[in-house]
Amino acid sequence: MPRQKPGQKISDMMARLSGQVAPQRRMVHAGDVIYQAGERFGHLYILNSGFFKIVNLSADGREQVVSLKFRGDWLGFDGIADGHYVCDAVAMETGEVWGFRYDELLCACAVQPMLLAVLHEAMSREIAHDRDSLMSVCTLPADARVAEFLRHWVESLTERGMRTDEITLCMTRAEIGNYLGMTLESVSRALTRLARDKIIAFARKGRREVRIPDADALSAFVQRCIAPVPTSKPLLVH
Amino acid sequence: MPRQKPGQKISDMMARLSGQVAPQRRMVHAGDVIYQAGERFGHLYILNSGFFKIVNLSADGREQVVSLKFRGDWLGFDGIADGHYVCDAVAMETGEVWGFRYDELLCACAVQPMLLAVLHEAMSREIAHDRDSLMSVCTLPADARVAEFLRHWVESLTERGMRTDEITLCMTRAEIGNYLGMTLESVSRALTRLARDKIIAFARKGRREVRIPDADALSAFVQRCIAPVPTSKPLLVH
DNA sequence: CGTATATTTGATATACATCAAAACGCGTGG
DNA sequence: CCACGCGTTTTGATGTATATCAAATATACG
Repeated sequence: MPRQKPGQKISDMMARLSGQVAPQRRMVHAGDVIYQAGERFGHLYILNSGFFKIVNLSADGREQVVSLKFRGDWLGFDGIADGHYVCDAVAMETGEVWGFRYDELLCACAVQPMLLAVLHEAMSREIAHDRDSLMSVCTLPADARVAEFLRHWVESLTERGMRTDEITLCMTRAEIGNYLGMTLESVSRALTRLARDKIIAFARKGRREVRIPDADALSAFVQRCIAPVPTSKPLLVH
Repeated sequence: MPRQKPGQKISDMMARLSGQVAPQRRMVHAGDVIYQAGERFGHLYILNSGFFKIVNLSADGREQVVSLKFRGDWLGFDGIADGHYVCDAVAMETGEVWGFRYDELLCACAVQPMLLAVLHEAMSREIAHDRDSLMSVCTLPADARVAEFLRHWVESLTERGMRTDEITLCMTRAEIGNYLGMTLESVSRALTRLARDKIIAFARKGRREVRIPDADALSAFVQRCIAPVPTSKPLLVH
């Protein structure tokens, strides 16, 4: 139970930040790329609104959606180490991105240690989140991964004070599948099963709008998937 | 082609660092834990020698090896965000760990910006690496994942100026399988196939010692796995 | 409205997991 | 030093979740 209105923390952070270092504001639309793998690193970005995917690319042409970004999330940390971004950052819907020159940001940190704490917290959170993703992919069956994906989406929206009873997946089944390490068909089937079990419901028009009456039901579904056979057998044992 | 002897960069970094902030040195043995999920965050650590696994834990009891750490790697970034570590850091062999109080480190950074750059580079690299792991697990078949695992291990040793023609996997097949998202049997079979193809060879006693005459052969093997059927069919087409 | 793109759904194939047993290596204590 | 027991690894037989292939249907878009 947050003391403040949900999303307030992010708003505060962004207000403080833009007071400290003048951001370079930029509107983006679905498909726009704010940085690309290989491009010279120089800026970090924060999403003020909208929604991004981060796509990792391998030398041999594989691509992998490795992260999804919402309002208040930072983008571009991957570029610091080698001076070049190693992923593409692609907008999934209309939004606004704030860009900061990394060197300016560091100067500001010297004056305002609070800012450094914010930066480190964001990087730390990203590391922790990436590890959770790996764990999901490695330990959950396909249906549970999809449920977990929706649960996490709802959680992200909640933290930002946004509606969660009806969400819009601005990704194709193929993109979701790529992110979760499965095929688009498996995503489709998983969603169908979730709908059959009344854990989600599709809005009348378009299967990208999903109604989620009860987010806890998603967690329960995940648990059911991994503790799979509470077989009736034990009950038969006297 | 590095201008310096491989491993020199890491040695320099560690020398500079310990000159700046007195580390708390600690010997560890296989099985020792330097921090645990849930424990209050306060320190960051660097491995001076030895080898660690980082294990992520979920509320429902799943565990996932999410990262492997070698000499010069930092441990504990995951704890910054929420003030508590979210993983276990477990030693896999005898080694030495240097601990630094995070607040002291930040003070030192204020004086010595070089240090901050080192810290950020390490966090950035960790983010990039975690994403590569996710990509491997999501896009490579089991055999290729094992080959890629060995290739990365060799690469890590090379960067540190250590021998790579004969490496000792200080992990069980089960641990490797957990890290790579497959069963221990699949790991065993993959290694057997790599040995059959003469890409690796087991040392006489004990199947934990692996000889890798040519690291590039591992990369080639991975590529062969993902471009799987260069079917002879095309050749038959006039 | 018609064409292209997403999505669903079904039939089938397959990579990998699971289950089971044997072989191996390793430490312990006689 | 050898015998024993335990944990690890290998290997084989079988099962299954998910991928693949293939239509049919729905939706968006010009």
